[in-house]
Amino acid sequence: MTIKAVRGFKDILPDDSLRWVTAEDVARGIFETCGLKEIRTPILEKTEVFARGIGEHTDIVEKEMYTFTDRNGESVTLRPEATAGIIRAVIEHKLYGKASMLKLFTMGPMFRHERPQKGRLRQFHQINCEYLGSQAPLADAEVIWMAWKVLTSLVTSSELLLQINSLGCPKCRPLHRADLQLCLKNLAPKLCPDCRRRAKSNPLRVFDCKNEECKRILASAPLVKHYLCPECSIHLGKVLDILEAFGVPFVQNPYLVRGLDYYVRTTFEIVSPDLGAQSTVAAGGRYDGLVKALGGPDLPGVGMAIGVERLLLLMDIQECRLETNLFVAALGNEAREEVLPLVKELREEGIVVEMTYEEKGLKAQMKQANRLGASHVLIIGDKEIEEEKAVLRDMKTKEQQEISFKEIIPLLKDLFAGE
RNA sequence: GUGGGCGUAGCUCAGCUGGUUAGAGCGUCGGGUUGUGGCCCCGAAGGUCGUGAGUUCGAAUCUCAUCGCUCACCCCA
Repeated sequence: MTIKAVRGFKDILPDDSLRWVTAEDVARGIFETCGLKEIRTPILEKTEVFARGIGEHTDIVEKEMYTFTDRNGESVTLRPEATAGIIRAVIEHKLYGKASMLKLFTMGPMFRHERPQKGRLRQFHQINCEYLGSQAPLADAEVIWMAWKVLTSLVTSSELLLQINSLGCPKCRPLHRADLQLCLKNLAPKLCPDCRRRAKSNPLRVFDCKNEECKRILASAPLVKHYLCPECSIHLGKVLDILEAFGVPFVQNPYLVRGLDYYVRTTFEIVSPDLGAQSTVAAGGRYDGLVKALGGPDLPGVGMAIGVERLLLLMDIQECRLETNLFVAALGNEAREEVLPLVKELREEGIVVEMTYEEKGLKAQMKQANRLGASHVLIIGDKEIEEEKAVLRDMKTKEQQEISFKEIIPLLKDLFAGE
């Protein structure tokens, strides 16, 4: 039996890696134009970072974390999301003192022990950004715009839908929550078992129920948007205005809830119908109390996360491979040795050069050159070495020319200059 | 954690109601051209039929168990 990767952990194979780099580069470029700086925090944190950050009673903390005690007896966990760790780092290094506002991004693996399925892995990757220190609606809008921009830059064939909602703030949310719980208590007998459970643990989640019967019953339940205080209401309005000014299409979804406890006010999700059951490619929102909850100053924040695997699922499948510029076909062991310094020099000039590692006939080497997509082949055998000339073949036109050894470097350098 | 579907060559898959040495296409390697690629022709390598047990004269095929993958529930990026 061959050894396989751990369940839910996937290898990123050579054929895919260029698409990963493309996605990461596009995101990085967009973030940099907005003035964000990259931060890289450890994959492992003390468990309390997440317990306090995400919320003790969330599914993530209760049953999905990779938690274990290390050799010192301390409880540590593989990060299930990025925000809590970043905030821990910001507090630890007092980064908040250095600028009025922190704009950070990161990308890397996250870990959650869930049952794998389409678009869901136990090790998955996110591209995250966090704005710390501003309550301005512009901060929310900019974060949302960046998520939208990254996705639409990479995905063309799929319908992306941006949904937005406001969850209210500590002032207005409790009023809604109380009314909702009261309402759910009355409706409980008619609801599905899942909803009855949610009614107690996380009442807002009942609105996510897919049960048609529950949906009908809950249509009359109180919505957050009717409880928003004037400040929250104005905030949401401004965020939406800015998005409109940015030309980002969106719909409001009064039922949109987030799974993590720390969200307040703005929450958003970008979904695609092409992803199967996990339709969310990117999501985020405002988390004004989080920095304080983790022991830092009372800094407001907004952030978002893009699921990289899900994004790649939506990217148009295209074979990305690095083209070989030149294939050096050396005939015989003497010629092979003779040619090595030349190969090295060409590579130092930035030309992508390949040759065989074993001795092979010319035919086999031509075949390989063709497979590698080399535009030119440089043929060097005993005859060429004797005459200090090489044969350069253009693979497209099939034209061949003899060039003296001395001319090789400048000529090829010139030939591949534009590429 | 619960349920459905699926495990045959590197990849995509055939293999009918059990019947001898398990097949195809693609890919790889070699030959047809002892120094010239794509197309064509020929050939070769490559398989504990996921694993284990059971039924049977005989199992890739039927039964059970187990592992893995996958989709969905739950939840989330």
